[in-house]
Amino acid sequence: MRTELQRPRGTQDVLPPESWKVEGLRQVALTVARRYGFEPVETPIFEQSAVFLRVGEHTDIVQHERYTFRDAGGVELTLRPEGTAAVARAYVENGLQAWPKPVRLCYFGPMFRRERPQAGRFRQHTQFGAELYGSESPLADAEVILLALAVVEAAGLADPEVRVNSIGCERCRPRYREALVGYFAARREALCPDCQVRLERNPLRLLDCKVDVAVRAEAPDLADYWCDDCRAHFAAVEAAVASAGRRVERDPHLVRGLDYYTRTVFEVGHPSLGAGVALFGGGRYDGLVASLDGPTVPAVGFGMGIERLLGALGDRLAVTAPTPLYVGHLPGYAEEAFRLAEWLRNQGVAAESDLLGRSVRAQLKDAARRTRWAVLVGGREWEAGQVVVRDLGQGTQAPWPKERLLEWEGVAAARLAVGVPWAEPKAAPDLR
RNA sequence: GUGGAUGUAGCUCAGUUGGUUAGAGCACCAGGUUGUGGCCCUGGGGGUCGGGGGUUCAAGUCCCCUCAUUCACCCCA
Repeated sequence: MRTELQRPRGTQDVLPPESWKVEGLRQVALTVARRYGFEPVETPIFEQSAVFLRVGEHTDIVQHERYTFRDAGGVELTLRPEGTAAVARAYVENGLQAWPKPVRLCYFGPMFRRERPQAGRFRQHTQFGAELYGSESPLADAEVILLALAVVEAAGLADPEVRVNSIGCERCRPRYREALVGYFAARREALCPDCQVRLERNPLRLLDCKVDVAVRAEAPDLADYWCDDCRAHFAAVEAAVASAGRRVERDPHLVRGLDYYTRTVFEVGHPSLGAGVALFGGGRYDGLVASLDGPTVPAVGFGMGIERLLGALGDRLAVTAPTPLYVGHLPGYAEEAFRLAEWLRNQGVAAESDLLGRSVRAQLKDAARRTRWAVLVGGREWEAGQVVVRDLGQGTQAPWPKERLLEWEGVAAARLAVGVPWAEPKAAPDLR
């Protein structure tokens, strides 16, 4: 294999049937999001670098993991490492503050981070995300959390459990940070090397260190420093999520990497992904839009890792590729088969005919690999106004009148199902 | 960015202390059956042994570098 012609490190080629699963998840996500009133938004996969720098100047993601380049005009561009900043930019640029509040947007697409690849982590990955602008109500936080859970559950994951926390607001967080730094600075000698760095650069991160568990156990708790508003907000979020019948648990050590979060942060993990690897994560970011020179607009949102969701689902995702109808031909009838296949497609039926000039034997062998239903064109039956319909699963066949072909069960099965049966709603709990 | 493991055909792998033209199974293509798949039989295509350098009469095998994959840390979806 020529190394310079291999796909870039940390990227993937997604082939059928796996690619159908990604498409299935996209439809699940968008269908469920629509139930919550979220509408899809598309933004470029690259932005001017300033968009991300403005919003995350202290985060690893924009500091060390950016894919940045200059185009021929000298403009510095960055492949988007996350969706929130990009959608917020679009919100400001298109004047969405003039839209009726709240504004609910969602997206599904690739993100780029130059990290060292490992299980569940790629340099290009796909995120489904949702952003809700214009409400500072705890019900907005709850709605977004419920949406994320509903998507995960609709995809087939049972009983996900969210961990939530509040990192306070600009009024209470500085006091907490001070207390935290004081606590850890006094124990600097006992900290792991990573934490000694965190102490300087990102003190909140000290909370979720896996090494210094004993030291952090005694650390000051955010909850003791919340202002009255933050306390009430957090309690209301917890209550609203729980009232919808979802399991929530406060994780006092949960903090998140992007530094635009205010108050609520949350994430959901999964046993198959290992500790600290999130299926989705998000939170409230009331200051983000303003930091992009927009109006002061409160917002909440989340991002969900599609590859991780796929991994957690394993074989449970019941997405199947459409089974086409194979239109085979007897010697001398290739053109008739070609035309019949095209006629069927125009009736909404998925149909394939032989393009390799194969023998009947080879056609059937090929057909059996691809699908379950075949019709054969040619010979006595064709001349008598019939085709031969064959069930490749059963190995049975019979003549069938051409003009009634659409009534055959194999054709019905091959009719392209455009719906998303796997995203049908579950029975709802009683309304109280 | 740090540390470990692994690279032989599309896939899963064999290849003896270094020794001729590098093998198997599955998959793929064709034929056995000029109108019929799955089993079976015959034949075929497909490899610069990840890449480069070195040691040697001789390297898939030993040494060095590099690239990639993978796992963990960091961080995150």
